[in-house]
Amino acid sequence: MAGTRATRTSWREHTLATLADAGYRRGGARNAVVELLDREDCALTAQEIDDRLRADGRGVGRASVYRILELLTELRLVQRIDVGQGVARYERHLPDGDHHHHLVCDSCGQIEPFEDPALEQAIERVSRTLSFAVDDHDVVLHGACSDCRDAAA
Amino acid sequence: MAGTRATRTSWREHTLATLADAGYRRGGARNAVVELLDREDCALTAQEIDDRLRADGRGVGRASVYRILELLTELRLVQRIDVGQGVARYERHLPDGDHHHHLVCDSCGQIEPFEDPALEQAIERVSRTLSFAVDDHDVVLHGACSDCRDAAA
DNA sequence: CAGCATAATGAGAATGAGTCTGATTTGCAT
DNA sequence: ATGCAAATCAGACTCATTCTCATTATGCTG
Repeated sequence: MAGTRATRTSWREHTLATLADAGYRRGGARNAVVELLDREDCALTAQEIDDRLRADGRGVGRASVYRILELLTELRLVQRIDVGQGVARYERHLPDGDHHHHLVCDSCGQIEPFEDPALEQAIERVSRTLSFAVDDHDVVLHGACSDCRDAAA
Repeated sequence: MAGTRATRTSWREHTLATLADAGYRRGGARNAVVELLDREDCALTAQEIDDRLRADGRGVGRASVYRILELLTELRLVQRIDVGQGVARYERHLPDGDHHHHLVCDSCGQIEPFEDPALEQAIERVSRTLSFAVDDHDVVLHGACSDCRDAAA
């Protein structure tokens, strides 16, 4: 696997604690969704979440998936990402930075994360100059992944 | 107002020429859409385009609107923007830079453009370090516009 | 200029993500 | 244990977008 697994306070725990603090009751569907998102690093569509839960034998109503994702997004526990494919994607939002953005291959649809501190800085700087109270941002780079680029040549 | 209006070679002309060069025939619906986009500075949804054309007495089939927008997007003559509201927006894409991005008010849905050279630079710089062949990008800042911010206070 | 091949267009059906509804289940405070 | 409100679910529904296919128009050719 990739890195050291410092799962001291996992996103899952943080999330459940935040929900409890905010006065929400526990619920099976919500736990299942949170657990799934905690396992996944990449952004999933609602459809994918639904499918995986069903495959795990923990089917959850479609409406519940959307409702839960909406709630988690409101609480800033997940980030909703729209890369322009007509479907929303969701991934956990770690409170301690670890912010990344996405590359989208317009040929094959593949999505890949990347991060860049200088870019973050530039965004923060410009955010302060605007009339909006900016509290979130999203950068999507479109292009061709190495496979598709080679194929096009 | 902002800048001098150097409409030497308008986007409209550039677009029609590009289409012709690419071997596309002319067509009334396409002209109407191109003309409308040429007049508008902000990003429009397909629905808005459809409505305005109808209001102008130049109704165009819904399918045509989408087909035309798709073609223009492919040819990089318009840019498709997805700010996460479940609807795509389109605006002309000027070949000579004049690149802007968007602020979205998550309360009222208002969209406002902004631009920042430093941000562009940061994006270009990071683009060169990636395995993807990046040829387009999109930055969306989410937050609250001044009206909604005041209302929330 | 007439005729043709084919691109462009339009109306409406089809698709599919996301939302809403109303009934049922479950968590939890008492 | 009991009751009420929150959570869940199935399925109906909405609405943006795409597909289909018949019709119209463009631009070339003779």
